[in-house]
Amino acid sequence: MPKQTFYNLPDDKKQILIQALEEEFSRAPLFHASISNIVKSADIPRGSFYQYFEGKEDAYFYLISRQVESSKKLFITCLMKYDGDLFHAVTELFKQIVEELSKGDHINFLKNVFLNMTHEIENKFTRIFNGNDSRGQFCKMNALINKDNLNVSNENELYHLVQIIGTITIRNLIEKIAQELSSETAMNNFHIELTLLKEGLYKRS
Amino acid sequence: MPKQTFYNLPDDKKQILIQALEEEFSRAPLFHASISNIVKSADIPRGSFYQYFEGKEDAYFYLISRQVESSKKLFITCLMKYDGDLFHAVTELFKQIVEELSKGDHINFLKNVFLNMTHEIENKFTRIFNGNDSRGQFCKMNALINKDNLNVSNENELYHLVQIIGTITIRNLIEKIAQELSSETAMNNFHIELTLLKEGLYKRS
DNA sequence: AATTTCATGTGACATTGTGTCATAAAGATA
DNA sequence: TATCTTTATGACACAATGTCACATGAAATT
Repeated sequence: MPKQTFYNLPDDKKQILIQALEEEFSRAPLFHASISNIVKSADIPRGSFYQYFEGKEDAYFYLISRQVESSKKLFITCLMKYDGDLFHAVTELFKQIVEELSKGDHINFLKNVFLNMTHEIENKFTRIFNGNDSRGQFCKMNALINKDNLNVSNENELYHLVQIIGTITIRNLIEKIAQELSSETAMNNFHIELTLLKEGLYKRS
Repeated sequence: MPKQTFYNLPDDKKQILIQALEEEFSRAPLFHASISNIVKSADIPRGSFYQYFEGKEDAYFYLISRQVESSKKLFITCLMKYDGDLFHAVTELFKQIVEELSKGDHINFLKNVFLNMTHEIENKFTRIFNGNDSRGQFCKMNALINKDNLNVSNENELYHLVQIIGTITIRNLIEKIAQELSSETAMNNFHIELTLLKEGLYKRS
């Protein structure tokens, strides 16, 4: 987490800093990104950076959190729009993110994030689907999901079901980016996998 | 890929080098691992390292490839043992890897690998399930899988089905490591998810 | 045996980046 | 004004990287 000092910053200075972060983390993945570039670009002394953040990762995670927050809101909107239908909601979410990707605003940042996604970061994203923290706060989102059609008999199974959907969704996004698939191809692939998931990988007897 | 020079090395020297690599990549994830430590530990001059490998990642990927190769063999054995039953095979594979993890041989290396798995590395592992390269060489493994019970009507769907299983398997391994789950809990979780996958996330009507 | 050629070995070096720390400036409180 | 707390600053010590000019050695050629 950024230090308090960062949050105390006047808005304009904070914006400049965020801008510089996005610039650098768009240029290179966490591994190769350099604090030196960030401070140069934001035109602040090196020492100041360490007043605001613990280090490179801290700043990186901060940027990601913002992205995740906005996706989470989007997902909740989708869920409500489709009366809690998980599959419709997730399809819509996927579509919107794919569209955002092709717009190419901060596409390079997302590219770097997705192609270098570790477990820690993937978890941040998976929480889009299952609420705030890990298994504890799994309730808010839970309440929005219509369970009538889902093949689950208890909360634990629901948790795993949501994990599965989240994982598959993210992997499909990653493949779209990595293989530079067209939006249509990506949507198609995702649809095939969602259908398999819904109907089951085993033949219905 | 390591350079030819590396492969030309006499076996004993090669082993020492591999040993040093494992040591360093067990100590720290790719990001924090240092070539300096490796050359110190293998007692070779710095310049030599660059004769053998392109750089840090190169050496890292080389180690991972070895791991993947051995898992791939294991998986094929499992597939044959269960007459091509994908779910039995993957359950057995999971169990064996979990056991290997608790033995704690090169557990720290695997920990670092799994907790910092990027798309590129995950793909290497997913290829355990679908053959050598990407979609092209999807045939060898394909031939071993019994499709009678699988809910797929063509090769493309089979490809996606296998992708799904691969992804979920890997995520379950990661969760086991990240949350330090007991072998039993990890197996249980995996079983729940596999069952959901088999039966379908939607209720059968 | 002498010489050339090619593959490999070697470690010093320039460069780049990191995180810290002593000190300065600014702001708040009284 | 004096004092205390928070923030700003950039020089610095340290660590790691990748390269390069040169050394070694082992085969091939004369």
